[in-house]
Amino acid sequence: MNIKINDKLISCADGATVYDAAKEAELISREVIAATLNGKTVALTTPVAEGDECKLLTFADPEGKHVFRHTGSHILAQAVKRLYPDVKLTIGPAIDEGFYYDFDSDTAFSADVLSKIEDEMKKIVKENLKIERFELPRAEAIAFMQEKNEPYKVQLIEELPQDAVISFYRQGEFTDLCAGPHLFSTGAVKALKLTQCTGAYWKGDQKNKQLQRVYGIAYPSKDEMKEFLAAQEEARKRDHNKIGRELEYFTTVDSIGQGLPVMLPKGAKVIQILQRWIEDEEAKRGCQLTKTPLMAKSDLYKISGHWDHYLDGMFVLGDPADETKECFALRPMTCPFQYQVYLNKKRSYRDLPMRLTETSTLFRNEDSGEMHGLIRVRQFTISEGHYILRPDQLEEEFRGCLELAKYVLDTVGMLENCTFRFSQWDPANPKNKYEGTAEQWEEAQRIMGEILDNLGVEYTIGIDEAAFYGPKLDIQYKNVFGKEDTIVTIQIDMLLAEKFGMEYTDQNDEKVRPYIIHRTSLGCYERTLAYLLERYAGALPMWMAPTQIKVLPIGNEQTDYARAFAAKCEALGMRVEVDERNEKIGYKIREAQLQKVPYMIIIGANEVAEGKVAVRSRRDGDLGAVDMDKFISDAVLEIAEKRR
RNA sequence: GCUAGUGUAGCACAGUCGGUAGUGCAGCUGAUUCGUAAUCAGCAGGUCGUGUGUUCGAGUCACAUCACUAGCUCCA
Repeated sequence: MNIKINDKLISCADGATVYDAAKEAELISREVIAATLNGKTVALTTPVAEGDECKLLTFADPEGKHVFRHTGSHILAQAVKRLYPDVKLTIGPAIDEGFYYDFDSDTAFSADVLSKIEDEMKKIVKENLKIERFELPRAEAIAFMQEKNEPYKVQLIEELPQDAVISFYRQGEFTDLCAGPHLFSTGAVKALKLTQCTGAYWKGDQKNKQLQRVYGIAYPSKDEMKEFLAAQEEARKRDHNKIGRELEYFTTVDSIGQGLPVMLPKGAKVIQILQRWIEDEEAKRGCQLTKTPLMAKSDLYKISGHWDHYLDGMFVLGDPADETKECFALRPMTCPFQYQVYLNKKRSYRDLPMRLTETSTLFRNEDSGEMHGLIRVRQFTISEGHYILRPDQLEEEFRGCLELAKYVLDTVGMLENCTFRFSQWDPANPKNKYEGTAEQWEEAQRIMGEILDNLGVEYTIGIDEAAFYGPKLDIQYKNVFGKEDTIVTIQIDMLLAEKFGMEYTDQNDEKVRPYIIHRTSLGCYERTLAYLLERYAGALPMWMAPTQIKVLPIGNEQTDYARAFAAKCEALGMRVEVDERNEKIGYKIREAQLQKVPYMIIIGANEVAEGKVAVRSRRDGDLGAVDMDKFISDAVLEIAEKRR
């Protein structure tokens, strides 16, 4: 029969496998670990058929990595079963950077235990066990797993569709229910490491039993693993939680509480710079700034639905059960407050679109384990906005929101690392999570999907990620640990206008419900600052750096000249510091470098005599003696252009 | 909230078998007045996260609690 392999046409014997075919085509090598067969990832042991198209995969291919890591997770499970036969297996997939396996185990997998398991895994690799696939009919598959006393596996099989192919993979004495594919044998995993053990709920549901999740990494060579570990070590050095404290952007205080960071002068300064810029940008785009209270009576949240859907997330002041007294809550969102601006008087179609924005401080009572540096906090300030629209304005205004978000993310240098998620509701979710009817949701999501497609947004779909009142376009960003969070969100809401009785009079003198877009432009300032610190490893671009220029006079005689220079820069709005201490210039330079200041201006007798300044740029290195006014005009330009 | 880990000076870290607290940097004082990644000397700084307990004696052991970290769940 004839098949195509890596675009090479070959003929091979009946019953040949991908491996046989690759050998025939002289394409097999140590690096080949799996293949795609007509677009589907398969093991090398899969038989080929007439006309098949096949592409060989190595660890360099994403699918190849996936197969490799998945085998890693099986080796982990095998090692655990050898050492702890009573542990129950659940699931063990490959993930972005490695793999994990969830076990139901009574003994905690401490660091000691993990290293024991790791040693056993290395033995399994050394044994170079052949990995074989086989299938069983449903009833036999269930009986097989019952016999092995693996209740979770039994449950997984029972939940498979009736017509599903139920496959197993066997390596030595170990067999696991698995769709595969896998490596040819365990020996290919030349380097592996278990990285951590944490808790994880069965099926990701908090109500279920908590399992022990062991994370690991696996590589075809020790060098590749070392490289990865070194890169990860480097990434950790950018952790905002570390450098943000070291560089004195923020701190936390036990007696203030969790999720309530204190912004130090540098952090507060950067946020102020961003905030002023965003407010100006929004004004340029026809937004109107509002300022609404930080708290309200429960009555307001009862109208909005927060009381029913978001109560756990709110800080309530007073006793909700005591109906004789007023009960307040700090605001978790600005929507119901800002709607009051619209409701202030009767509105006409001519008033729309009405683009209301607010630099809005919010309070959310997150669970104690959720807080993380500046990324997840209990009090934060967002560049929030609510656009109240006629239906015919929805797409155009959505486009405006998206353009604004992209513009600001691009300007700060984050856009290239953003991904877009179309966050939808889950029709299967218990009713109390979402407002509105299925029809309303389908309608809102249909419209949003159309807009996204028209705008050419490349997005993934997130089921059950919607807000309780509508679908969202979430712009996602990853921190140094690879954990993703939302940085910007644009939401379409067709429900709350009705709840608040918002309407306008159209051209035919009829009352019509407006649409509402909830959106942020730069998102939450605290979170954005965190990502910026990580993105730039603490060396923020000139225009947003808390100190832009550090002037370092050499010796006392130069102090007056240095001060005059600093004053000239300050007069143009630049943030300048003069280091007047009697320290050696090398010492002053070192300190300024540790502070990651964009420009150091060194002033000695020579510069004073020539009317110049010696410039040392963080980005471009030593620029030598530069004319003072030339430096200043260049700096002004760099700031105005928001150069990175 | 759950699982695991961490908590000693502003920061980075030592602290043995339970015997009464150390180093470096930063800070302060003095000297040095200086040309490109750390000038010299001196001083000061800690209820060992907090509380309770065990003990003749606790940084060290036990329990509780708070905070920080990773992950889960949740979320901007």
